[in-house]
Amino acid sequence: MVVGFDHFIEEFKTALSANQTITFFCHCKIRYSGRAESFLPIGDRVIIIKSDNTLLVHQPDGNNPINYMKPQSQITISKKEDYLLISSRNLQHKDYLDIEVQGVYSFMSYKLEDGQKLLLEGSEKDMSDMIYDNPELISKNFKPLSREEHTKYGFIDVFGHNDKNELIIVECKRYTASLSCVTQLRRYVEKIKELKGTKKVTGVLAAPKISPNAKKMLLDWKFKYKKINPPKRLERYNKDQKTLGEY
Amino acid sequence: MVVGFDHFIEEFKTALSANQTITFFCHCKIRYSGRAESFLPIGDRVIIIKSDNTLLVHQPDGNNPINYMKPQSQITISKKEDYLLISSRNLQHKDYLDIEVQGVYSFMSYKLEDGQKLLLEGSEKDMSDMIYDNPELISKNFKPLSREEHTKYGFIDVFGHNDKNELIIVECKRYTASLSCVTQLRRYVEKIKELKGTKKVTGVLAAPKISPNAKKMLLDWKFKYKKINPPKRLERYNKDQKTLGEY
DNA sequence: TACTACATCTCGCAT
DNA sequence: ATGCGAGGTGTAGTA
Repeated sequence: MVVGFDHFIEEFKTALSANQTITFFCHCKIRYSGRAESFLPIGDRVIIIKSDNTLLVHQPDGNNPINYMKPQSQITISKKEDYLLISSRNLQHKDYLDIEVQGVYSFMSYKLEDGQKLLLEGSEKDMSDMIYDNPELISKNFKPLSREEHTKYGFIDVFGHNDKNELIIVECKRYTASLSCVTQLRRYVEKIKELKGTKKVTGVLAAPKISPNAKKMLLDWKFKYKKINPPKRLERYNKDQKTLGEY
Repeated sequence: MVVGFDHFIEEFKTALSANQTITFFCHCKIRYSGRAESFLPIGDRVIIIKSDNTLLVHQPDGNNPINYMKPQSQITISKKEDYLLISSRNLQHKDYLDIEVQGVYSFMSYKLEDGQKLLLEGSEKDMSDMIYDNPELISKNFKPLSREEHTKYGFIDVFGHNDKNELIIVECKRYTASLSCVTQLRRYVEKIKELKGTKKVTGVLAAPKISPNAKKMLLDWKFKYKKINPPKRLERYNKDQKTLGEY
């Protein structure tokens, strides 16, 4: 044990009440109960507690936290016979997390100030905007009428018609389209057929790639696939490739 | 600035080459390019680098990392005129992340040892197991034949028949069933009808709750809804309700 | 609040 | 490697 329990409790409580962000390395067991039940046997982890009482437990490998508690949870610490108990409870979500800390290797806390939002380009919304602004990507006769239609019609990415006034529904995916993408499109097409009382509705799936099964189902339903790359994808990679190619 | 750049670089490089887990608080800007493009303006964050070179950037609030890089990325650090540049590249995923560190508040690193896996109960698999072992939850005539049945159009949670040898397909959801759950079930039912050459196939959606639109679509397709709570759900909460927080 | 669909989704499993 | 679906999914947007 590198950090003494008494000293740790002191620091922890002070940081917690000051809404500092806390991180520490420790040797611990973890129990969770809520939407499911879980237990993580003894091992070394890094714990993060944020100013909004979000709690994250990370193992030394992997992307995702192995355990976590949502913001606005209550956090308490108490000393037991031979370990520290850190408890987090979220009564709203009915979530309970207990960390049995058997040793603390290192502790750190600081009041972090950050009000910034991430500026992100390349989402599915950007892709449907691109198609709306460049309808020839779908077909030379495609006339878009609306995008991101959030009505009882369904949430249709791009909605329009061709030069024969036949309706066209476009569903965008920024990754390989699978079976569920086809059923999603199918649901919209059927809803529009029902609402507009017409059978002349074409479904178009716009994606960089489509799986073989999805392609088969798409064709079974007389829908169309249009290979379209989402905007802003791999921009730097493509630039790098170009630069390398110049040498 | 609490930690000097030169000292930080030294510590950082040592920890990185020793595959220690690193966390530090800093004032920084972040750029990402890969599957999308993002920029996060200047602010305070906690950075975590794991032994497998996973990199996480967390703001002082919220559950999810605001930026991240997957395991097995290359990480480098270099000193610029008035900032530190931490670069992470993943050529396999074509991902690029740059952190422009303008100040370091606190730094910590340690070699964490952990080979444990999470033991989790209450997943959808547990729910389909429960139904398989207790078929009367679906109906008194239900005879399950298989679980996790793989078909070309997806895999079926519980598959069986009633006492008239009519096929029954059960799709389990551990949360509120929505439209997409109904289309998923519908896809399986249609595929089984085609494969078995029969029209007598019943789809059953087993979930604790179902949305109104999903319920309507379900009934339109002559499927059945069965209210079933997933196992282990809120075990501690329910116990607490009984024992008034004895735990 | 409930419902819907996206996500730099991630992850595991099976082909 | 790819396809498919679950996730203690989380998160945003809308009615």
